[in-house]
Amino acid sequence: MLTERQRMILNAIVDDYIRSAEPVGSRSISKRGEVTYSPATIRNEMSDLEELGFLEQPHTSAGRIPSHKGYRYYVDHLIQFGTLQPYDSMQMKHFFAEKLTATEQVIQHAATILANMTNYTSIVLGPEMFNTSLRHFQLLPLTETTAVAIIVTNTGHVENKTVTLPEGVSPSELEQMVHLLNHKLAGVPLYKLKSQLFSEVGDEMKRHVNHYEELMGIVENVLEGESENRVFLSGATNMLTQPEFKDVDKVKTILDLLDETPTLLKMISSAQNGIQVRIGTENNHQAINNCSLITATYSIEGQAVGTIGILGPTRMEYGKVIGLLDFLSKNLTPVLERWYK
Amino acid sequence: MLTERQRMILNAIVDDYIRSAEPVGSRSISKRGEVTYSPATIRNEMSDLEELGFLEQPHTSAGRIPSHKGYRYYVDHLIQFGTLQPYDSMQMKHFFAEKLTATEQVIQHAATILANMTNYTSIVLGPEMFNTSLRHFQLLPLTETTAVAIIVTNTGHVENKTVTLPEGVSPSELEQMVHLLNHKLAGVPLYKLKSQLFSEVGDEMKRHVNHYEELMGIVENVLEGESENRVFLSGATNMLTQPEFKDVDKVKTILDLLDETPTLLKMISSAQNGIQVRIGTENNHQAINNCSLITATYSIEGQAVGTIGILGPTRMEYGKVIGLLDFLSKNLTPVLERWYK
DNA sequence: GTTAGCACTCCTCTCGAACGAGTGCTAAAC
DNA sequence: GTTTAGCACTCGTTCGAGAGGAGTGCTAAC
Repeated sequence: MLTERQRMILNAIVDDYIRSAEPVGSRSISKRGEVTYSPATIRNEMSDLEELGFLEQPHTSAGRIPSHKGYRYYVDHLIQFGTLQPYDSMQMKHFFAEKLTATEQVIQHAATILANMTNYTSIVLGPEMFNTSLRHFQLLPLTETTAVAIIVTNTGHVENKTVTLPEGVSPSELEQMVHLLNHKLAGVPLYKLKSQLFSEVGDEMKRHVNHYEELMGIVENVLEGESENRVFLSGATNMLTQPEFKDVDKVKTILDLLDETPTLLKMISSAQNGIQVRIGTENNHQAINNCSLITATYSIEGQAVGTIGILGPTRMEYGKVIGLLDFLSKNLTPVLERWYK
Repeated sequence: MLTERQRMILNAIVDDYIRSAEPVGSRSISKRGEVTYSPATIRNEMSDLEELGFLEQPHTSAGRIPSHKGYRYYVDHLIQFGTLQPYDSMQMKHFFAEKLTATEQVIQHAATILANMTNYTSIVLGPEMFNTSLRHFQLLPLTETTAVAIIVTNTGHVENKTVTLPEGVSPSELEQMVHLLNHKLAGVPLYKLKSQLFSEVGDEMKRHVNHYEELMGIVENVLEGESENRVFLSGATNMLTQPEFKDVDKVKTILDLLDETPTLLKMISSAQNGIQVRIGTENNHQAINNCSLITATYSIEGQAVGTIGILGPTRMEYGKVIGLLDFLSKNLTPVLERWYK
């Protein structure tokens, strides 16, 4: 619905504002060369764009800044990405050349790299336990009443939890149970584990082991809460370098939000497949109304298993970030498939 | 070397400055009631105290603020602590009433509580592996060339690492090795583990297992790097609420420092037994020249095994923080001894 | 349809005056 | 000798006025 000229002007304003963080005036666009009209013409178009809701004016005699709607249009119709900048490309090469020995290490390292390259904050959701299965379960008694339960997956992820044992369970009973669980459940995908715990193992356990219920409760408990560990955050303090967050109070609400793993988890795990850009209020969190979150899912065997996100001000270098995320998420697949073979 | 009156005045100035974060004038001290002299007298004493290096003057017509030397004197000779504030006392009671199932959980929770109660940042070093011994060692092959190594201590701490196996090691060899290691090393204190690894197990391993050297390397590797996991940080964003850090740049250098686990580890692990206060430059870190770090060690069976630290501006509520740390560190011992019994 | 010109708005920076908090010194009081 | 009242002085802070400037919107000419 916008004319070609309006699109060019909107594009120029967003680009300029992203670089300078200052309201953009008609004259400075005219001088850039891409739009060859005079300031007056551009002013008229800017006025129209403001009426249409794509631009905003901080006050009468200031330049224009993009509105959320303006950013949205920019992201949907105007930016071009594809090839990375030479320097970025080099960094990526280095990253993929490294020999890392564990899935989570790769993911965490990716988060760090991204935060450094973009100077924004990266939030990464580690590989989902989708086609991950139980490799080994173990219960080691520590004292009379406590034991540490350990779960190892076929991808090398280790989960552990100290649990309180019911009174009067004999070591041999425990051993029997662990043996039974391993026998019946090894190789079972994690997401099926809970249901199979009861259907496969339940009956037999009841026969052999006292305290059946308590012990099952413990096993269930260990299977929970393996998701919290999988959110990696990097470059949170980069927020402090953004001019729009030079106000300490604003930045505190953001950093406090970033400290809440559950909220973060909810934010990032609601991402759609592929690349998604959520601008300002689209994030549904008061604290990051002036932020945009760009997410990309990464896949194994065509199945999305995790998400990489970059959080920055709405005035974000969308093109660069989307390009990086696109490249990274696509190239992560073969690396990860090594472990999931 | 200070007269009683000078001590009273210094005490009043530090107290006042800690509360208000504003330079303290002679009149406001006189009005407080504790020091019953007139402003003029107090002014003379303040002038002397400044000459002695205990006070500083931001500019000619401002009040005085304590120098590092002033804080040091205050901490060493003037503050009184002992009983907690009623509210703090209640919080502590709640903390110790909770049933937590793992050592590290207790420590981490303590860090959170402290940060909330003080509104400063807490840095906690988890229990040292001093009289901690090996409970169980395990090596689970994942693929042809990778395996996950797991170490469990008698306190329920679990350490794991994904490792690359040398080519052509048979599963039975691995099993044999693991069995041997467990047989010979279970119950050995962690700090002796590395030496005993070679003295006890070395010879026998050489006879039974090929790839002796590579495998030993792996085991050694897993034993390393279990210290990084043990630093817990809480309330980092509380720094943002301090008026002296309303400058974003200053606070960024501090937050960046707090992100570096190794630096943190060095800082906190150099603490002496008991309570220690390091003021400003005594911390030997440019970034926290305006901060004080108060640390307290906590013990098990008379042996210091970890450190709790509170980092805040030099203008810190020393009395309150020292009181809390003293109380907490002493009362932590019986709780922790449950596991180490 | 495009652009030059111009009045107008409003933010920002700067300067000086008024203000006030606090000092240091002196001289008087205790 | 010690303490204190008094007072001149310093210096940061606040406030308002004025200048400057960036940018707009409108009008009229091209």
